[in-house]
Order: sequence, then C-alpha cells, then structure tokens
Amino acid sequence: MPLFMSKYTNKVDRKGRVSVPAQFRAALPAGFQKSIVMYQAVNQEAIECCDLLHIEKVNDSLEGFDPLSDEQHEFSLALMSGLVELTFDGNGRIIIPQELMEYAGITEYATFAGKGKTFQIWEPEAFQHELNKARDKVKEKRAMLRFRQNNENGGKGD
Amino acid sequence: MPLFMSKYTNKVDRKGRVSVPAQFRAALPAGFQKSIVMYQAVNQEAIECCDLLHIEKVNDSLEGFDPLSDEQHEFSLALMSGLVELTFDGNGRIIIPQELMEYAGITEYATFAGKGKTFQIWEPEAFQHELNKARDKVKEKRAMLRFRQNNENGGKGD
DNA sequence: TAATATCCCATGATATTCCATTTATAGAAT
DNA sequence: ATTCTATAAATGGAATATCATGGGATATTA
Repeated sequence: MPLFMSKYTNKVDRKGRVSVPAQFRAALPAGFQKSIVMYQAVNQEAIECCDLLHIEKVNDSLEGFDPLSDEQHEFSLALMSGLVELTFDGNGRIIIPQELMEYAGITEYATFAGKGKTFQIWEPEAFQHELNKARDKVKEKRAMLRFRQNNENGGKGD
Repeated sequence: MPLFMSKYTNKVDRKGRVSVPAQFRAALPAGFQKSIVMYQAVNQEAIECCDLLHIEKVNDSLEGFDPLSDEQHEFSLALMSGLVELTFDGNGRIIIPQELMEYAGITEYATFAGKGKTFQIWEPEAFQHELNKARDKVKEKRAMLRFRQNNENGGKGD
C-alpha cells in the first residue's frame, strides 16, 4: 500500500503549471496514474488531493446508504460537484484551476504535503504555520495514539 | 523479530551519501528491506528511523479516527508530511535530506544508534553527550529499583 | 483569431547506478 | 595470542538516468 508522505515545494511557472512531485505520482495506484482529483479542504485553506480510485470508493460508500437521506443527497452533491480531475502533461505537471489557487492563496510556489492516503497543496508559508499548529496538537495528544496502538498489538492475548 | 541494536559511526561522503550499517539493513522486516523511513525525533536533535511497515501500521491507526474530524486531518498531516522514505543504493547507502542533516547537526560523520524497534542518527559528539545523559538516568533508576527490591525483601532477612 | 490549453523538446541540477578501491571482520593456520 | 587469508562492508568516483523547469510550437475552443 503506497502512501503519500514528505513534503515538496515546487514552482508555479508563468503558465500556471506545477510539477506534482514524482514520488507522489509514483504513489498513485496502478491504473490511476494519469491524473489526480482535487477539492477545497474542509476547515483549512488548502487543496485536498487524492487519486480517482479513492473517489470511486468514497462514492460507493455513499451509495451504500439506502435510501439516501436529504442530508446524504446534499452531502454527496456538495462533495462530488466540488471535485476537479486534472491529468498530467508529459512531464508530470498540472494546471490548478484559478478558484482553487485563490482558495489556497497560492501564487509563486506550491507546497505538496503528504497525508497518507491523500495529500494537500498549500501556499508555502501558510503550510508552515499549519504545520506548527498541528505539531503542537499532536504533542498534546500523542499519548492517546500510543494508547490505541498498545491496545491493538499488546492486548491481543487470547 | 530482529531488533536494531549497537551503534556505528559512518562517513558522509561529499555527495552526501552514508552507508546504513549492514546489521541495521538486515534487521528490516522481510519485504521492507529496500528503504527506511526517517523524521525529526521529538525533543532530541536527532533523526528517528524505522521501516515502512511500521509507518503503515501507524497510518492505519490514524485512520481509526473519525475520518471527518479536524483531529484526524491534523494528525495525518503533521505526521506524514514530516516523513521521508529513502531507498538504498546498490551498496546500502542513502542520502539524508538537507533539512534533516541540519536538524541533527550532521556534517562529516553520522552515528547510527539502535533503539530496538527503531534507530536514530546523530552527529557523533552530540550522541556521546546524549548517551552520557541517558546513562546517568539509567543509574538513577537502577538505584531506585535496588531500593525497592531491598525494601520488599528487606524485612525478611534472607 | 485571440486566448487558452496541450504537446514537444532543451537544459541544469540532482539523484541513481555501476564499478574500483580501501577498510574492517571472521576464521584458519601458525 | 599473532599472523594470514577470505569474505563482507564501507568508501570514492565516473557514467548514466531522472526530475523540475522553461520555452516554443501546435492544437482547441470560444
């Protein structure tokens, strides 16, 4: 299972093109390496990205609810209508739509940050701030994570 | 399960390459011997290293959180974006990213120190200092342990 | 026919691969 | 123990490949 990890900061050229880090392209599932899907991150001024397979799975799980409640209809509409699929050019670059660029405040450089099954694109300084914030919170709650891990592995006695 | 133990100091050549000790490479789990994953150690000026399998487990446990919660997003971003996966060249060497080299203060030589399930990479002198500190703490604790044992047996006069 | 997007190729920087040499390690023989 | 020998590991450098980036040319479309 390939994961998106690390962070890379790439230049947005004057035509609006950015290279998606080769590592991230390589981490896309087989058969889904031609494009990525992106949308506005919730509660963060960043662009959330994943592969098309991931979206298909999310959609399947939404349709699993039968019948769909009004809420679920609204939710899936809001989610799916906000998605953009971008295919790479021959050199692994994409052109991020203006709306998303503005949402994330990206101009000259874009920071690609791994999140496991997804990754995000940030304006570099904004990312640094977010990272500091997030790290503080992680330090606070690290104990909780350790507790869960120990429970999964260690508690398996019987 | 093989463990990372002992310590080795290797040279960083002018291209930034360092050999990962053969013993450490051999201790990587089967199927995960092509690379290691590293990140800034918390509360220490050192690089923390483990195998990719270890990371996949951590990521799985992260996904255990509510996928829509702010917490889950912050955790994954903070942890995963800070990771770097490095694959070995034909001779078992890696190139440590500049940012991590600077964080640990490594220039000419790097000390690999086993920690059991993980290992660390230090600037040699910094490691020596850390080791002295750690040994002092062990002494303290051992004294405390002896004290307890004596207290438990003590009344019985063996 | 502007304006925009796509394709193609060039380039410098960096990373990877490959091979040669040196150094360290382990075991056998003295 | 000490020396010798065979093997493995670490180190160095040159050749090669990959990647991010830039720009021109071609296609699309409004």
